[in-house]
Amino acid sequence: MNRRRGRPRNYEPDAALEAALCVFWKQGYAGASLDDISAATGMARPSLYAAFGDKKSLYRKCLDKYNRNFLEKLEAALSADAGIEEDLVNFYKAAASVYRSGDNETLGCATICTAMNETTSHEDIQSDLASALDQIDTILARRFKRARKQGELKSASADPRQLGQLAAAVLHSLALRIRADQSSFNDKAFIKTSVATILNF
Amino acid sequence: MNRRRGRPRNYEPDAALEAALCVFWKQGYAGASLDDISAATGMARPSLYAAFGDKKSLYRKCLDKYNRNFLEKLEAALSADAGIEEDLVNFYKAAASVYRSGDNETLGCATICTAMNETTSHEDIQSDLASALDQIDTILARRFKRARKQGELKSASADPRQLGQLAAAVLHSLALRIRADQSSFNDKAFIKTSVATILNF
DNA sequence: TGATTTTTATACTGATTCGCATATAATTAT
DNA sequence: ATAATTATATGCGAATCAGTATAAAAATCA
Repeated sequence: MNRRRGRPRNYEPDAALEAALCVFWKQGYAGASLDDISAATGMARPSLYAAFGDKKSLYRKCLDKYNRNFLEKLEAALSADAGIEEDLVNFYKAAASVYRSGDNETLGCATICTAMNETTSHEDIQSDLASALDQIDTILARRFKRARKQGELKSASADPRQLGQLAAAVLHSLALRIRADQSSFNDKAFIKTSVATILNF
Repeated sequence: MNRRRGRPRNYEPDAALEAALCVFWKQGYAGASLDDISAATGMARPSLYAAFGDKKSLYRKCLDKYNRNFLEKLEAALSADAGIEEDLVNFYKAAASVYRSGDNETLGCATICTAMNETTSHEDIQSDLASALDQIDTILARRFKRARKQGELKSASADPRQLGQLAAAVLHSLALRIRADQSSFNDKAFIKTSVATILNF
């Protein structure tokens, strides 16, 4: 009796969201048509509506999924507790790996690079974006607080929240630069000297 | 004989570009319709074509104008030579003033916040974005080089180019955060501690 | 005045957009 | 088997989109 009653659905909701995310990631919210998403998911448009609501609702569900997955990876890096320097470097490496989307697709951050375009037209997307940024600030602030407590920071008076925001800035920049595919830019060097400077070496 | 021959144009090209920029800035490239721009400029669509080419061409012209103006302001702050710390703070203040667009419109950076959405679909826009980022990196690197030469940096071995990229990261983050309208975010504190950390205080 | 040149105004085109209405298919319950 | 339920497939419709064709308007030149 585990089975639902009517005709079984022909798609996996999770896989469909992932496929839709991929389209939004590349083309942005305004630039992605429901036909594109229909093609990518293999779902007809009416099925998309039945499953995820209208276009904006679908977009927000995709980003939410992306954000949760992304934040989880970042948290994992920071909570390794291999020392603040190594944790931070791994934090950025994990992010860059997502931003490069496995192969070298240079997609950048799905949230930052697409939601920013919509903030003025859609307040709900703006607040989604703001809270996504907040969450990253928060986990970084927590990590710096722990680092200070453990005496890993040169300056004991450093404000963990402010340090976290600066560390997040490096992340934001990484997201942009990868998406812009700046040829003059080198991830590793940027990460290394940024971490060193933030930690006051 | 200064006057051109046919019917005089009813618009000022510079003002029209400015008005069009404003629409793109708010709504993004994909999200702005030519009807919106036509309304904002007071020019009929055929006049827009005659003057600036198709939509993408118009968009790139708008961003080019924006970038030149923006870079000029940033350069002015950095070349004041009131000391690296004060120059940097004024650099960010000048940027934030543009990002807040006079009144508190929280538009962020027109280039970063709108071009990033289009990089995957439009290679030319991607390279425009990359070169805009490069230019900012360049003027910062130059300023740090000067600072090092004048002994303003704590560490004489610091790489001006890398420091410049980190300083640019702070700028990028400022652009995002203002556009996201993060309520937990405070420009001034962020700028102050970022500058202090970058300069190793 | 009349020809030429340049811009503007109106309106059209063909394509694409999102959302939904309707009909059909596939499953479970009775 | 028949009914009920859930999902899919086809296709419509109203709106919007970018771009252009055509004609009128406003200026200069001869």
